[in-house]
Formats: sequence, C-alpha cells, structure tokens
Amino acid sequence: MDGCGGGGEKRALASELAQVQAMVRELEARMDQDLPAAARELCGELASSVDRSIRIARACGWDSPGSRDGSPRSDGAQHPAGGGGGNAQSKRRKGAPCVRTQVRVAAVQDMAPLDDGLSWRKYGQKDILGAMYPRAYFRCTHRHSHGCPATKHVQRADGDPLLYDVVYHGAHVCAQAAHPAAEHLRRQLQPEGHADAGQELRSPLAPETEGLRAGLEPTAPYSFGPAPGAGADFGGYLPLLSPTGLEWQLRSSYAAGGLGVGMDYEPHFEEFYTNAADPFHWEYQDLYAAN
DNA sequence: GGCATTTGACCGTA
DNA sequence: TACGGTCAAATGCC
Repeated sequence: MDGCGGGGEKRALASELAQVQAMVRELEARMDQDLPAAARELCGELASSVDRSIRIARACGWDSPGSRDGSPRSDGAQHPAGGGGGNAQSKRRKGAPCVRTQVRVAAVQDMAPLDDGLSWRKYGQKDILGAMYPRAYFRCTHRHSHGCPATKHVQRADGDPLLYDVVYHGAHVCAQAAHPAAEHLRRQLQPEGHADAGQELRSPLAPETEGLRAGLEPTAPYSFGPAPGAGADFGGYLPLLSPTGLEWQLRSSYAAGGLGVGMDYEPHFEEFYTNAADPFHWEYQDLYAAN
C-alpha cells in the first residue's frame, strides 16, 4: 500500500513536512499578534496546504510525526477496519467511510468526566496496545428500546490522565436525538443534512480547509457536564471536529500541558476558544476512513 | 427487581 | 496471530 518509495524517503518527507508545519504554525502565532487579517488568512491556507500534504504523504504509508512524538496508541481509529466485533458498527464495510467524531476533553479530578448530557451505557472496556489507560466503550442507553446506534469510545490520554479522547460513532435516533448535544453531534456526523441516522457519511467531502477551520474555530463555549451557563447548550459536547469523508482527528497537543488540574476549568476553555488558533498547537491525524 | 457496570470470551480484520 | 470492538454472564447498586 505504499506507493511512495522507500522508508528512508518517507521519513525524510515526513520530517520535512513536519518542519514546515511547525514553522507555519509559529509564523501563524506570531502573525496573530500584529499582522492584518488577510495575511493571517493566507497563513492559514498555507497551514492547510501543508496539512493536506502531510495527509497525502501519510496516505502513501509513512508514519505521521504526530504519531511518533506524542501519544502512541489509542486512536483505535488508526486501524482502518477498527477490528472485529460482533455487530455492524464494529465491522465497518469496505468502501463506506464510517463516520466518527473525535474530541479531546479534559476533566477535573474527582469530577465525572465526559458527561455530555446524553445517557450512555458502558458495555466494555479494553486495554489498548501502547496506551497507558484502557479504552471504555459506551452505547446509547436506548439502543435496544429504540434501536439507537450511537456509541462512543472514551480513553484517557497518556500524557495527562485528566484528558480524555472521545470518539463518537453514529448519531442518536432515540429521544435523546432532540438533545442539543446530540443534535450538534448529528450535524457533525451529517454536515450535508443526510438523515439516515448517521450510520455512515455518504455526503461529499467537505473541503479540508473547512474542516480545519471548523476545528480551529470552535463554535461553542466549552463546559463539562450539564454545567450551568456557558456551554449548556451543548451539554458539554465539544465540537472540535468537522468530520469529512476522510476521517481525521483534531488534537490539541497543548491540551496535554495541563488543562484542568486543580483549577476551575471554565476559564481555561474560554481561553481555549478565544485563542485556539494561537497558543494551541493543532495537529490532526488521519483516522483514515474505515473501508 | 430493574438497571448499570465489570470482565472474560468471542469474533472479524489486518 | 495480534488486536480492537462487542457480547453476555456475573455482580453490584438503588
């Protein structure tokens, strides 16, 4: 599956692209301070272009720099077919990208993390190779009563046990579908308005830059759980990602730097949203489409 | 008693 | 064969 030359060349390409990416982002950060919007926009497009290049190169088979430097593991997503499993969700069919939306959330110690306002039932837990923490599997409480296909996978980040990677699969078709968080998630899963329960995204790919921007410009304040005030509209759901047919995950490597610990988290997320494009070093990784 | 969680087993894919 | 995802029985909690 590797049509792009030998491993050494791949690594060289990976290294070069990673360097360019880092430089672009540093430039971006600096430009944010005092340069005009047009220049920032151009810089953003440059960053997007570099990102696309990385994705293309990755499609040729080289290991992503991101996957080497930070968290090994866990994005179970990195395994195209997502492994086995006994039902249709786990056995993703070839040729049909199964939509996932991945977010990274932080939790404050001793607080229930990841309460997104929806009701989930845990149905499994699994140690993941290379990950320090096991991955937990949740499905909609109304799976049987309403046939709701929504599931999510939750895993602690290696670098910071207060950070969680959450991958949503499918959309709620149960009563919870009316919940703002579920509604938002459903839109994320079906940006073109397709309404077939979010099983799989068939709509054309959104331009990658759109996806990127969606990630860099989150649309809602963040909070955990049904916290009063800001963020309540989304019930704590963090729409960091605009999925495209090519699945990718958006990750803030800055986040591992210590959001949350022993502090009020809301101010952090306000800052997170206000300055997302600047102090945060965004990186996205292909979750590549299950097919 | 009903529901949620835990945990080992099973299954499909790479 | 290894791994990830799910199932289902056992267990615990309200």
